[in-house]
Amino acid sequence: MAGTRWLSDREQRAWRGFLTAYARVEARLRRSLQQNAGLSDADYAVLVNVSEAPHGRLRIFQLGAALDWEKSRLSHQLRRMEARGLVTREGCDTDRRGAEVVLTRAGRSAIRCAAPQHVEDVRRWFLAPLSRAQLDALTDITETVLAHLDAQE
Amino acid sequence: MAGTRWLSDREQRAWRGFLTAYARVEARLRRSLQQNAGLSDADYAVLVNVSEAPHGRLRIFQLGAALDWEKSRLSHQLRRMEARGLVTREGCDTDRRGAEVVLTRAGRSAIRCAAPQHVEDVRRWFLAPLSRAQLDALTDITETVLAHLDAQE
DNA sequence: CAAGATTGAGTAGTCAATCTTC
DNA sequence: GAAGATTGACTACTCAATCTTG
Repeated sequence: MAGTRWLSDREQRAWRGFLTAYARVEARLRRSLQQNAGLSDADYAVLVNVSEAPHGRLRIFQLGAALDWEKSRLSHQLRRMEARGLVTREGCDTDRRGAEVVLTRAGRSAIRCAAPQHVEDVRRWFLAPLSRAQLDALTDITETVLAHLDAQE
Repeated sequence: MAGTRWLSDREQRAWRGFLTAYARVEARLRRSLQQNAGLSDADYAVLVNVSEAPHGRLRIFQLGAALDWEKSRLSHQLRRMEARGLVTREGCDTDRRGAEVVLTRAGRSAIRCAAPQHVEDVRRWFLAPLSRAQLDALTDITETVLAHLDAQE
């Protein structure tokens, strides 16, 4: 392994900074969400996506694509959320293999209650210190990385 | 909740882009590391930190601080790694409450084997498409966020 | 056989409680 | 009592296998 091209200091700083910033921000948001609303990040992501969908219902595979989750992860997640009364799963009329996720009244209530605090948390712990230029630079960077990943297959 | 200041489109793009980019890159790196070296991200992080320490040994609480992990997480992680023969835990001479982590021969071998491919993966899936300016902008952004988090307590 | 979805086993991380030494 | 570290119970994610319908 003599020919390995290691990361330069510049590259290390950027990469480790990215990892660390994500981990630290995620930890704060997770604790706040859990304490204030009794929801995990995963719960929140599911509730947001379903509540934003056309009629408050979404095919499971579409939700999986939106979240970019493994299908088994989503299936386990929905089972736990259904057990807690946040969503229901209903069979699909047009394709009998499929199913739809629908928010329950409690699910709608949970996301309505959780969202304002969560948005405030995202501001406080992530967006607040960033200038307009930094914000746009970040969007540019993440979209560059995502486009490059997609282009690789 | 009428007074909630929701995220603007600009803010949403930056924030969701950050989350998505992290998740997608992390997923690729995790699979590659697992398949090529049989290591998890967590294993890799521990091995890197201990191997970079002065004499290849590190107090557990210092490792915890470097990783910014909960102490119970680290304890579980070290127990599993010790069971697999990657590290050992040794009592500390100067403070009998404490312990040190030391890499085994197998642990040193594992990180030596895993590192070149991992560095290449980080390049391929994250650094490659970024310009010098983007790289520095990212460092600036993540350090701004981290400094702001630290300043909040 | 492929697509949509679920299941079970194994591994990981969190929280609260605990133990020992400072 | 606080710091360093461990444990146990619980929840969550991954991988491979499975089931059903297209």
